[in-house]
Amino acid sequence: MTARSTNTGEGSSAQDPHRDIPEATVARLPVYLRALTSLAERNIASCSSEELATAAGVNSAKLRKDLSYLGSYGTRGVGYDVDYLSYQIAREIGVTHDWPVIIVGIGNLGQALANFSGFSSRGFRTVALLDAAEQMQGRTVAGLEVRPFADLAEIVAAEQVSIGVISVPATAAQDVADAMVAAGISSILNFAPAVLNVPPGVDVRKVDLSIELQILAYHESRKAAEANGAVDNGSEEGMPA
Amino acid sequence: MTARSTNTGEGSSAQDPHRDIPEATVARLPVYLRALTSLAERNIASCSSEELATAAGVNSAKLRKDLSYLGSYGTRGVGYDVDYLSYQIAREIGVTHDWPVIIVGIGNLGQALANFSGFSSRGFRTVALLDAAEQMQGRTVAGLEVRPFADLAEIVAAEQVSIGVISVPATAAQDVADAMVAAGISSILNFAPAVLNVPPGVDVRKVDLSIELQILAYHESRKAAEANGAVDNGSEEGMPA
DNA sequence: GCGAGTTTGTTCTCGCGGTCACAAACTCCG
DNA sequence: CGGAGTTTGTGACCGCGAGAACAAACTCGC
Repeated sequence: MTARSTNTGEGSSAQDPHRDIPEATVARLPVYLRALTSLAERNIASCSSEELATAAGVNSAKLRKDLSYLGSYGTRGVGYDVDYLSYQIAREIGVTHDWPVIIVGIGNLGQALANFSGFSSRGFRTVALLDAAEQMQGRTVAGLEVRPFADLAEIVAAEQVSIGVISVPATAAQDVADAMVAAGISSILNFAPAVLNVPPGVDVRKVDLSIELQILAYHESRKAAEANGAVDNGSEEGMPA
Repeated sequence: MTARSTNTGEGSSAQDPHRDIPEATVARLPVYLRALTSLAERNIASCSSEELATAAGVNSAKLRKDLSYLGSYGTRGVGYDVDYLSYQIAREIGVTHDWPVIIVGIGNLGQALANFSGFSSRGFRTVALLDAAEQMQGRTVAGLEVRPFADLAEIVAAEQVSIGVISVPATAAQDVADAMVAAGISSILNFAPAVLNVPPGVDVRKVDLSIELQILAYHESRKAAEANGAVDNGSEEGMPA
Protein backbone atom coordinates (compact mmCIF):
# COMPACT_ATOMS: atom_id res chain seq x y z
CA MET A 1 0.00 0.00 0.00
CA THR A 2 2.62 2.46 1.04
CA ALA A 3 5.76 2.91 -0.97
CA ARG A 4 8.23 2.29 1.77
CA SER A 5 11.69 1.20 1.04
CA THR A 6 13.77 2.04 4.07
CA ASN A 7 13.71 -1.44 5.43
CA THR A 8 16.14 -2.09 8.20
CA GLY A 9 16.86 -5.73 7.70
CA GLU A 10 17.30 -6.00 11.42
CA GLY A 11 15.45 -9.15 12.40
CA SER A 12 15.42 -8.89 16.16
CA SER A 13 13.47 -11.25 18.38
CA ALA A 14 9.72 -10.99 18.78
CA GLN A 15 8.31 -9.00 21.63
CA ASP A 16 10.99 -6.53 22.58
CA PRO A 17 9.14 -3.28 22.61
CA HIS A 18 10.60 -1.30 19.75
CA ARG A 19 10.90 -3.42 16.66
CA ASP A 20 9.13 -4.72 13.63
CA ILE A 21 5.43 -4.11 13.95
CA PRO A 22 3.55 -5.63 10.98
CA GLU A 23 1.94 -3.14 8.63
CA ALA A 24 -1.52 -4.59 9.15
CA THR A 25 -1.16 -4.06 12.88
CA VAL A 26 0.04 -0.49 12.44
CA ALA A 27 -3.10 0.24 10.44
CA ARG A 28 -5.26 -0.97 13.31
CA LEU A 29 -3.49 0.73 16.20
CA PRO A 30 -5.23 4.07 15.53
CA VAL A 31 -8.57 2.27 15.65
CA TYR A 32 -7.74 0.83 19.04
CA LEU A 33 -6.57 4.21 20.22
CA ARG A 34 -9.85 5.78 19.22
CA ALA A 35 -11.85 3.04 20.92
CA LEU A 36 -9.81 3.53 24.08
CA THR A 37 -10.38 7.28 23.98
CA SER A 38 -14.08 6.65 23.68
CA LEU A 39 -13.98 4.33 26.70
CA ALA A 40 -12.01 6.88 28.70
CA GLU A 41 -14.61 9.54 27.93
CA ARG A 42 -17.19 7.28 29.50
CA ASN A 43 -15.00 6.99 32.59
CA ILE A 44 -14.20 3.36 32.01
CA ALA A 45 -10.84 2.66 33.63
CA SER A 46 -10.23 -0.88 32.50
CA CYS A 47 -11.42 -3.27 29.82
CA SER A 48 -10.91 -6.78 28.52
CA SER A 49 -9.61 -7.61 25.08
CA GLU A 50 -13.09 -8.81 24.19
CA GLU A 51 -14.68 -5.47 25.06
CA LEU A 52 -12.03 -3.45 23.30
CA ALA A 53 -12.18 -5.70 20.26
CA THR A 54 -15.93 -5.22 20.01
CA ALA A 55 -15.54 -1.47 20.29
CA ALA A 56 -12.90 -1.50 17.57
CA GLY A 57 -14.79 -3.91 15.35
CA VAL A 58 -12.17 -6.65 15.22
CA ASN A 59 -11.55 -10.16 16.47
CA SER A 60 -10.33 -10.33 20.07
CA ALA A 61 -7.50 -12.72 19.26
CA LYS A 62 -6.28 -10.38 16.57
CA LEU A 63 -6.41 -7.48 18.98
CA ARG A 64 -4.39 -9.34 21.59
CA LYS A 65 -1.81 -10.36 19.04
CA ASP A 66 -1.59 -6.80 17.75
CA LEU A 67 -1.07 -5.43 21.25
CA SER A 68 1.49 -8.10 22.02
CA TYR A 69 3.75 -6.57 19.37
CA LEU A 70 4.02 -3.48 21.55
CA GLY A 71 4.76 -5.37 24.72
CA SER A 72 2.83 -6.94 27.58
CA TYR A 73 0.67 -4.09 28.74
CA GLY A 74 -2.28 -6.16 29.99
CA THR A 75 -2.84 -8.17 33.12
CA ARG A 76 -4.04 -11.74 32.82
CA GLY A 77 -7.31 -12.36 34.54
CA VAL A 78 -7.99 -8.62 34.58
CA GLY A 79 -7.61 -6.90 31.23
CA TYR A 80 -6.09 -3.63 30.13
CA ASP A 81 -5.88 -0.31 31.93
CA VAL A 82 -7.47 2.16 29.52
CA ASP A 83 -5.25 5.16 30.21
CA TYR A 84 -2.05 3.16 30.36
CA LEU A 85 -2.75 1.31 27.14
CA SER A 86 -3.82 4.51 25.41
CA TYR A 87 -0.53 6.11 26.28
CA GLN A 88 1.47 3.11 25.13
CA ILE A 89 -0.28 2.99 21.77
CA ALA A 90 0.03 6.75 21.31
CA ARG A 91 3.71 6.51 22.13
CA GLU A 92 4.19 3.67 19.68
CA ILE A 93 2.42 5.53 16.90
CA GLY A 94 4.29 8.66 17.80
CA VAL A 95 1.37 10.97 18.53
CA THR A 96 2.26 11.88 22.08
CA HIS A 97 3.35 15.21 20.64
CA ASP A 98 1.68 17.02 17.76
CA TRP A 99 2.89 16.70 14.19
CA PRO A 100 2.84 19.84 12.05
CA VAL A 101 0.99 19.30 8.78
CA ILE A 102 0.54 21.39 5.67
CA ILE A 103 -2.31 21.16 3.19
CA VAL A 104 -1.74 21.98 -0.45
CA GLY A 105 -4.81 22.66 -2.56
CA ILE A 106 -7.53 24.62 -0.80
CA GLY A 107 -10.50 23.72 -2.94
CA ASN A 108 -13.66 22.19 -1.57
CA LEU A 109 -11.88 19.19 -0.17
CA GLY A 110 -8.90 21.13 1.12
CA GLN A 111 -11.18 23.48 3.02
CA ALA A 112 -13.04 20.58 4.50
CA LEU A 113 -9.77 19.04 5.61
CA ALA A 114 -8.58 22.33 7.09
CA ASN A 115 -11.78 22.57 9.10
CA PHE A 116 -11.72 18.92 10.13
CA SER A 117 -11.42 18.83 13.89
CA GLY A 118 -10.24 15.24 13.89
CA PHE A 119 -6.85 16.33 12.71
CA SER A 120 -6.10 18.70 15.54
CA SER A 121 -7.55 16.47 18.21
CA ARG A 122 -5.53 13.42 17.31
CA GLY A 123 -1.92 14.43 17.23
CA PHE A 124 -1.80 16.77 14.26
CA ARG A 125 -1.67 20.53 13.85
CA THR A 126 -2.30 22.20 10.53
CA VAL A 127 0.36 24.89 10.27
CA ALA A 128 -0.22 26.17 6.76
CA LEU A 129 -2.60 26.11 3.82
CA LEU A 130 -1.17 26.56 0.34
CA ASP A 131 -2.77 27.12 -3.02
CA ALA A 132 -1.43 28.15 -6.38
CA ALA A 133 -4.51 30.07 -7.49
CA GLU A 134 -4.33 33.86 -7.40
CA GLN A 135 -7.82 34.33 -6.07
CA MET A 136 -7.18 32.16 -3.04
CA GLN A 137 -4.25 34.24 -1.78
CA GLY A 138 -4.90 36.05 1.43
CA ARG A 139 -8.21 34.36 2.09
CA THR A 140 -8.62 32.88 5.52
CA VAL A 141 -9.77 29.29 5.95
CA ALA A 142 -10.17 27.65 9.33
CA GLY A 143 -8.29 30.52 10.93
CA LEU A 144 -5.30 30.21 8.65
CA GLU A 145 -4.32 32.47 5.82
CA VAL A 146 -3.95 30.77 2.46
CA ARG A 147 -0.41 31.24 1.25
CA PRO A 148 1.12 30.91 -2.20
CA PHE A 149 2.39 27.52 -3.25
CA ALA A 150 5.81 29.05 -3.83
CA ASP A 151 6.25 29.45 -0.06
CA LEU A 152 6.24 25.67 0.39
CA ALA A 153 9.95 25.13 0.98
CA GLU A 154 10.22 28.08 3.32
CA ILE A 155 7.30 26.96 5.47
CA VAL A 156 8.44 23.34 5.61
CA ALA A 157 11.87 24.40 6.78
CA ALA A 158 10.59 26.93 9.30
CA GLU A 159 7.99 24.69 10.88
CA GLN A 160 9.87 21.41 10.58
CA VAL A 161 7.02 19.87 8.62
CA SER A 162 7.41 16.27 7.58
CA ILE A 163 3.80 15.42 6.66
CA GLY A 164 1.98 16.96 3.72
CA VAL A 165 -1.57 16.58 2.43
CA ILE A 166 -2.31 16.88 -1.29
CA SER A 167 -5.82 17.93 -2.27
CA VAL A 168 -5.22 19.40 -5.71
CA PRO A 169 -6.56 18.18 -9.06
CA ALA A 170 -4.99 15.02 -10.41
CA THR A 171 -3.04 16.82 -13.09
CA ALA A 172 -1.14 18.89 -10.53
CA ALA A 173 -0.58 16.15 -7.97
CA GLN A 174 2.78 14.88 -9.18
CA ASP A 175 4.25 18.37 -9.34
CA VAL A 176 3.08 19.10 -5.82
CA ALA A 177 4.51 15.82 -4.61
CA ASP A 178 7.85 16.55 -6.24
CA ALA A 179 7.97 19.98 -4.62
CA MET A 180 7.06 18.51 -1.25
CA VAL A 181 9.80 15.92 -1.47
CA ALA A 182 12.30 18.55 -2.56
CA ALA A 183 11.29 20.68 0.41
CA GLY A 184 12.00 17.82 2.79
CA ILE A 185 8.60 16.27 3.38
CA SER A 186 8.79 12.51 3.74
CA SER A 187 5.16 11.48 4.30
CA ILE A 188 2.33 12.35 1.94
CA LEU A 189 -1.39 11.84 2.23
CA ASN A 190 -2.75 12.04 -1.30
CA PHE A 191 -6.39 12.76 -2.09
CA ALA A 192 -5.80 13.38 -5.77
CA PRO A 193 -6.83 10.52 -8.04
CA ALA A 194 -3.36 10.01 -9.44
CA VAL A 195 -0.46 7.63 -8.99
CA LEU A 196 2.45 9.41 -7.35
CA ASN A 197 6.06 8.58 -7.99
CA VAL A 198 8.26 9.35 -5.03
CA PRO A 199 11.84 8.44 -4.17
CA PRO A 200 12.67 5.71 -1.64
CA GLY A 201 12.19 6.71 1.95
CA VAL A 202 9.07 8.74 1.25
CA ASP A 203 5.74 7.25 2.32
CA VAL A 204 2.61 7.88 0.35
CA ARG A 205 -0.88 6.93 1.41
CA LYS A 206 -3.73 7.35 -1.00
CA VAL A 207 -7.35 8.14 -0.26
CA ASP A 208 -9.45 7.84 -3.35
CA LEU A 209 -13.14 8.48 -3.04
CA SER A 210 -14.29 7.24 -6.41
CA ILE A 211 -12.28 4.04 -6.07
CA GLU A 212 -14.04 3.30 -2.81
CA LEU A 213 -17.38 3.85 -4.47
CA GLN A 214 -16.43 1.65 -7.39
CA ILE A 215 -15.52 -1.18 -5.05
CA LEU A 216 -18.92 -0.85 -3.47
CA ALA A 217 -20.50 -0.80 -6.92
CA TYR A 218 -18.79 -4.05 -7.77
CA HIS A 219 -20.31 -5.79 -4.78
CA GLU A 220 -23.67 -4.20 -5.48
CA SER A 221 -23.58 -5.55 -9.01
CA ARG A 222 -22.91 -8.99 -7.64
CA LYS A 223 -25.73 -8.76 -5.17
CA ALA A 224 -28.09 -7.66 -7.91
CA ALA A 225 -26.95 -10.44 -10.23
CA GLU A 226 -27.34 -12.96 -7.46
CA ALA A 227 -30.83 -11.74 -6.65
CA ASN A 228 -31.97 -11.87 -10.27
CA GLY A 229 -30.33 -14.90 -11.75
CA ALA A 230 -30.38 -16.93 -8.56
CA VAL A 231 -30.98 -19.96 -10.75
CA ASP A 232 -27.24 -20.17 -11.29
CA ASN A 233 -27.34 -23.03 -13.77
CA GLY A 234 -24.04 -23.41 -15.48
CA SER A 235 -25.78 -23.20 -18.85
CA GLU A 236 -22.76 -22.58 -20.98
CA GLU A 237 -22.13 -25.93 -22.59
CA GLY A 238 -25.03 -27.88 -21.20
CA MET A 239 -27.22 -27.42 -24.26
CA PRO A 240 -28.61 -30.76 -25.40
CA ALA A 241 -27.97 -31.54 -29.04
CA MET B 1 -11.83 -4.86 5.25
CA THR B 2 -15.40 -4.87 4.11
CA ALA B 3 -18.05 -6.57 6.19
CA ARG B 4 -19.35 -8.91 3.56
CA SER B 5 -21.10 -12.07 4.42
CA THR B 6 -23.06 -13.11 1.38
CA ASN B 7 -20.54 -15.64 0.26
CA THR B 8 -21.69 -18.03 -2.37
CA GLY B 9 -19.54 -21.01 -1.60
CA GLU B 10 -19.57 -21.83 -5.26
CA GLY B 11 -16.01 -22.72 -6.14
CA SER B 12 -16.20 -22.71 -9.89
CA SER B 13 -13.16 -23.11 -12.09
CA ALA B 14 -10.69 -20.32 -12.64
CA GLN B 15 -11.06 -18.09 -15.62
CA ASP B 16 -14.68 -18.33 -16.60
CA PRO B 17 -15.71 -14.71 -16.87
CA HIS B 18 -18.14 -14.13 -14.06
CA ARG B 19 -16.97 -15.70 -10.82
CA ASP B 20 -14.84 -15.23 -7.76
CA ILE B 21 -12.64 -12.23 -8.26
CA PRO B 22 -10.27 -11.81 -5.27
CA GLU B 23 -10.91 -8.79 -3.11
CA ALA B 24 -7.40 -7.45 -3.63
CA THR B 25 -7.96 -7.52 -7.37
CA VAL B 26 -11.33 -5.81 -7.08
CA ALA B 27 -9.64 -2.98 -5.22
CA ARG B 28 -7.19 -2.50 -8.08
CA LEU B 29 -9.60 -2.68 -11.00
CA PRO B 30 -10.69 0.95 -10.55
CA VAL B 31 -7.05 1.98 -10.64
CA TYR B 32 -6.57 0.19 -13.93
CA LEU B 33 -9.75 1.72 -15.27
CA ARG B 34 -8.51 5.19 -14.44
CA ALA B 35 -5.14 4.53 -16.02
CA LEU B 36 -6.87 3.28 -19.16
CA THR B 37 -9.09 6.34 -19.27
CA SER B 38 -6.01 8.50 -19.03
CA LEU B 39 -4.40 6.62 -21.92
CA ALA B 40 -7.55 6.94 -24.01
CA GLU B 41 -7.57 10.70 -23.45
CA ARG B 42 -4.11 10.80 -24.94
CA ASN B 43 -5.42 8.90 -27.97
CA ILE B 44 -3.44 5.78 -27.18
CA ALA B 45 -5.33 2.87 -28.66
CA SER B 46 -3.32 -0.04 -27.32
CA CYS B 47 -0.83 -0.76 -24.57
CA SER B 48 1.22 -3.56 -23.06
CA SER B 49 0.80 -4.88 -19.55
CA GLU B 50 4.09 -3.23 -18.69
CA GLU B 51 2.92 0.22 -19.76
CA LEU B 52 -0.42 -0.09 -18.06
CA ALA B 53 1.21 -1.42 -14.91
CA THR B 54 3.54 1.56 -14.77
CA ALA B 55 0.64 3.96 -15.25
CA ALA B 56 -1.26 2.24 -12.47
CA GLY B 57 1.74 1.97 -10.17
CA VAL B 58 1.77 -1.81 -9.85
CA ASN B 59 3.82 -4.80 -10.90
CA SER B 60 3.13 -6.00 -14.44
CA ALA B 61 2.79 -9.63 -13.39
CA LYS B 62 0.22 -8.66 -10.82
CA LEU B 63 -1.68 -6.66 -13.39
CA ARG B 64 -1.77 -9.54 -15.83
CA LYS B 65 -2.94 -11.90 -13.15
CA ASP B 66 -5.63 -9.46 -12.09
CA LEU B 67 -6.89 -9.05 -15.64
CA SER B 68 -6.85 -12.79 -16.19
CA TYR B 69 -9.59 -13.13 -13.58
CA LEU B 70 -11.90 -11.23 -15.91
CA GLY B 71 -11.04 -13.28 -18.95
CA SER B 72 -8.52 -13.19 -21.77
CA TYR B 73 -8.94 -9.72 -23.14
CA GLY B 74 -5.39 -9.19 -24.35
CA THR B 75 -3.52 -10.43 -27.39
CA ARG B 76 -0.18 -12.12 -26.91
CA GLY B 77 2.62 -10.40 -28.70
CA VAL B 78 0.50 -7.25 -28.96
CA GLY B 79 -1.01 -6.09 -25.70
CA TYR B 80 -4.41 -4.77 -24.71
CA ASP B 81 -6.85 -2.65 -26.68
CA VAL B 82 -7.48 0.36 -24.46
CA ASP B 83 -11.14 0.92 -25.25
CA TYR B 84 -12.04 -2.75 -25.21
CA LEU B 85 -10.30 -3.42 -21.91
CA SER B 86 -11.81 -0.27 -20.40
CA TYR B 87 -15.26 -1.47 -21.26
CA GLN B 88 -14.61 -4.95 -19.91
CA ILE B 89 -13.36 -3.63 -16.58
CA ALA B 90 -16.20 -1.13 -16.34
CA ARG B 91 -18.65 -3.92 -17.03
CA GLU B 92 -17.06 -6.14 -14.43
CA ILE B 93 -17.17 -3.42 -11.80
CA GLY B 94 -20.68 -2.55 -12.84
CA VAL B 95 -20.18 1.10 -13.78
CA THR B 96 -21.37 0.91 -17.35
CA HIS B 97 -24.49 2.62 -16.09
CA ASP B 98 -24.63 5.24 -13.34
CA TRP B 99 -25.37 4.38 -9.74
CA PRO B 100 -27.58 6.75 -7.79
CA VAL B 101 -25.94 7.87 -4.55
CA ILE B 102 -27.16 9.86 -1.58
CA ILE B 103 -25.02 11.82 0.82
CA VAL B 104 -26.08 12.22 4.44
CA GLY B 105 -24.40 14.97 6.43
CA ILE B 106 -23.79 18.18 4.49
CA GLY B 107 -21.08 19.73 6.61
CA ASN B 108 -17.73 20.77 5.25
CA LEU B 109 -16.87 17.30 4.07
CA GLY B 110 -20.35 16.53 2.75
CA GLN B 111 -20.30 19.69 0.66
CA ALA B 112 -16.89 18.83 -0.70
CA LEU B 113 -18.14 15.38 -1.65
CA ALA B 114 -21.25 16.83 -3.27
CA ASN B 115 -19.08 19.10 -5.37
CA PHE B 116 -16.56 16.40 -6.19
CA SER B 117 -16.62 15.92 -9.93
CA GLY B 118 -14.94 12.53 -9.70
CA PHE B 119 -18.15 10.98 -8.47
CA SER B 120 -20.29 12.00 -11.40
CA SER B 121 -17.63 11.29 -13.98
CA ARG B 122 -16.97 7.74 -12.86
CA GLY B 123 -20.26 5.94 -12.76
CA PHE B 124 -22.07 7.71 -9.93
CA ARG B 125 -24.78 10.30 -9.74
CA THR B 126 -25.59 12.14 -6.54
CA VAL B 127 -29.36 12.20 -6.38
CA ALA B 128 -29.92 13.72 -2.97
CA LEU B 129 -28.25 15.52 -0.09
CA LEU B 130 -29.66 15.04 3.38
CA ASP B 131 -29.00 16.75 6.67
CA ALA B 132 -30.76 16.73 10.00
CA ALA B 133 -29.93 20.33 10.91
CA GLU B 134 -32.73 22.88 10.59
CA GLN B 135 -30.54 25.60 9.17
CA MET B 136 -29.38 23.44 6.29
CA GLN B 137 -32.89 22.77 4.97
CA GLY B 138 -33.62 24.35 1.65
CA ARG B 139 -30.07 25.44 1.01
CA THR B 140 -28.64 24.48 -2.34
CA VAL B 141 -25.30 22.69 -2.56
CA ALA B 142 -23.79 21.62 -5.86
CA GLY B 143 -27.09 22.24 -7.57
CA LEU B 144 -29.08 20.06 -5.22
CA GLU B 145 -31.44 21.14 -2.50
CA VAL B 146 -30.58 19.88 0.97
CA ARG B 147 -33.48 17.80 2.24
CA PRO B 148 -34.41 16.68 5.75
CA PHE B 149 -32.97 13.44 7.02
CA ALA B 150 -36.50 12.16 7.58
CA ASP B 151 -36.98 11.93 3.82
CA LEU B 152 -34.34 9.22 3.58
CA ALA B 153 -36.59 6.21 3.08
CA GLU B 154 -38.80 8.00 0.60
CA ILE B 155 -35.87 9.11 -1.54
CA VAL B 156 -34.17 5.72 -1.45
CA ALA B 157 -37.34 4.03 -2.60
CA ALA B 158 -38.14 6.59 -5.28
CA GLU B 159 -34.67 6.71 -6.78
CA GLN B 160 -33.75 3.06 -6.27
CA VAL B 161 -30.67 4.07 -4.29
CA SER B 162 -28.45 1.29 -3.02
CA ILE B 163 -25.30 3.25 -2.14
CA GLY B 164 -25.12 5.79 0.66
CA VAL B 165 -22.37 8.10 1.87
CA ILE B 166 -22.12 9.03 5.54
CA SER B 167 -20.37 12.29 6.38
CA VAL B 168 -21.91 13.11 9.74
CA PRO B 169 -20.17 13.38 13.13
CA ALA B 170 -19.11 10.08 14.69
CA THR B 171 -21.85 10.17 17.31
CA ALA B 172 -24.58 10.17 14.67
CA ALA B 173 -23.00 7.68 12.29
CA GLN B 174 -24.54 4.50 13.65
CA ASP B 175 -28.05 5.97 13.65
CA VAL B 176 -27.64 7.11 10.07
CA ALA B 177 -26.33 3.70 9.08
CA ASP B 178 -29.28 1.97 10.74
CA ALA B 179 -31.70 4.25 8.93
CA MET B 180 -29.96 3.64 5.64
CA VAL B 181 -30.13 -0.10 6.06
CA ALA B 182 -33.76 0.10 7.07
CA ALA B 183 -34.46 2.15 3.95
CA GLY B 184 -32.93 -0.52 1.76
CA ILE B 185 -29.39 0.69 1.18
CA SER B 186 -26.89 -2.13 1.03
CA SER B 187 -23.57 -0.38 0.48
CA ILE B 188 -22.21 2.37 2.69
CA LEU B 189 -19.19 4.59 2.34
CA ASN B 190 -18.43 5.88 5.83
CA PHE B 191 -16.37 8.99 6.49
CA ALA B 192 -17.29 9.23 10.15
CA PRO B 193 -14.59 8.05 12.57
CA ALA B 194 -16.76 5.34 14.07
CA VAL B 195 -17.16 1.59 13.81
CA LEU B 196 -20.45 0.73 12.14
CA ASN B 197 -22.47 -2.35 12.92
CA VAL B 198 -24.51 -3.51 9.96
CA PRO B 199 -26.42 -6.71 9.24
CA PRO B 200 -25.03 -9.39 6.92
CA GLY B 201 -25.31 -8.56 3.25
CA VAL B 202 -24.51 -4.88 3.76
CA ASP B 203 -21.08 -3.67 2.71
CA VAL B 204 -19.31 -0.91 4.56
CA ARG B 205 -16.14 0.79 3.46
CA LYS B 206 -14.45 3.21 5.80
CA VAL B 207 -12.39 6.27 4.93
CA ASP B 208 -10.74 7.70 7.98
CA LEU B 209 -8.53 10.71 7.55
CA SER B 210 -6.92 10.82 10.95
CA ILE B 211 -6.13 7.11 10.84
CA GLU B 212 -4.28 7.62 7.59
CA LEU B 213 -2.31 10.44 9.15
CA GLN B 214 -1.51 8.38 12.20
CA ILE B 215 -0.16 5.59 10.04
CA LEU B 216 2.10 8.13 8.38
CA ALA B 217 3.10 9.45 11.79
CA TYR B 218 4.14 5.98 12.87
CA HIS B 219 6.49 5.64 9.95
CA GLU B 220 7.77 9.15 10.47
CA SER B 221 8.58 8.33 14.08
CA ARG B 222 10.52 5.32 12.95
CA LYS B 223 12.43 7.32 10.40
CA ALA B 224 13.28 9.93 13.03
CA ALA B 225 14.33 7.29 15.55
CA GLU B 226 16.46 5.61 12.94
CA ALA B 227 18.14 8.88 12.03
CA ASN B 228 18.87 9.86 15.63
CA GLY B 229 19.65 6.73 17.58
CA ALA B 230 21.36 4.90 14.76
CA VAL B 231 23.63 3.57 17.48
CA ASP B 232 20.97 1.05 18.40
CA ASN B 233 22.53 -0.23 21.60
CA GLY B 234 20.07 -2.32 23.56
CA SER B 235 20.77 -0.40 26.74
CA GLU B 236 17.89 -1.65 28.83
CA GLU B 237 19.44 -4.13 31.18
CA GLY B 238 23.06 -3.57 30.31
CA MET B 239 23.68 -1.26 33.28
CA PRO B 240 26.77 -2.41 35.18
CA ALA B 241 26.27 -2.97 38.93
C1' DG C 1 5.46 -20.23 -45.01
C1' DC C 2 8.68 -19.99 -41.26
C1' DG C 3 11.72 -18.46 -37.66
C1' DA C 4 12.78 -14.65 -34.46
C1' DG C 5 10.98 -11.56 -31.26
C1' DT C 6 7.38 -9.98 -28.22
C1' DT C 7 3.76 -10.17 -24.89
C1' DT C 8 0.09 -12.53 -22.52
C1' DG C 9 -1.78 -16.03 -19.33
C1' DT C 10 -0.63 -19.29 -15.81
C1' DT C 11 1.91 -22.13 -12.58
C1' DC C 12 4.75 -22.36 -8.64
C1' DT C 13 6.64 -20.85 -4.44
C1' DC C 14 7.03 -18.07 -0.45
C1' DG C 15 5.71 -14.96 3.17
C1' DC C 16 2.25 -12.22 5.58
C1' DG C 17 -1.90 -12.14 8.09
C1' DG C 18 -6.09 -14.13 10.34
C1' DT C 19 -8.01 -17.51 13.38
C1' DC C 20 -8.08 -21.21 16.73
C1' DA C 21 -6.75 -23.12 20.74
C1' DC C 22 -4.17 -23.47 24.86
C1' DA C 23 -0.74 -22.62 28.47
C1' DA C 24 0.59 -18.98 31.74
C1' DA C 25 -0.73 -15.79 35.11
C1' DC C 26 -3.71 -13.16 37.81
C1' DT C 27 -7.96 -12.43 41.07
C1' DC C 28 -11.44 -13.86 44.13
C1' DC C 29 -13.49 -16.52 47.60
C1' DG C 30 -13.73 -19.71 51.17
C1' DC D 1 -3.39 -20.65 51.65
C1' DG D 2 -5.41 -23.16 47.77
C1' DG D 3 -8.61 -24.01 44.12
C1' DA D 4 -11.88 -22.21 40.74
C1' DG D 5 -12.66 -18.89 37.34
C1' DT D 6 -11.04 -15.42 34.17
C1' DT D 7 -8.18 -13.23 30.82
C1' DT D 8 -3.82 -12.43 28.46
C1' DG D 9 -0.07 -13.79 25.46
C1' DT D 10 1.50 -16.94 22.00
C1' DG D 11 2.30 -21.13 19.24
C1' DA D 12 0.29 -23.71 15.26
C1' DC D 13 -2.18 -23.88 11.22
C1' DC D 14 -4.26 -22.32 7.04
C1' DG D 15 -5.43 -19.48 3.17
C1' DC D 16 -4.75 -15.36 0.38
C1' DG D 17 -1.82 -12.54 -2.23
C1' DA D 18 2.70 -11.04 -4.33
C1' DG D 19 6.30 -12.03 -7.32
C1' DA D 20 9.24 -14.77 -10.41
C1' DA D 21 9.56 -17.64 -14.17
C1' DC D 22 7.90 -20.03 -18.08
C1' DA D 23 4.93 -21.90 -21.78
C1' DA D 24 1.53 -20.49 -25.24
C1' DA D 25 0.25 -17.49 -28.84
C1' DC D 26 0.60 -13.65 -31.79
C1' DT D 27 3.21 -10.36 -35.20
C1' DC D 28 6.70 -9.17 -38.33
C1' DG D 29 10.24 -9.71 -41.74
C1' DC D 30 12.09 -12.46 -45.30
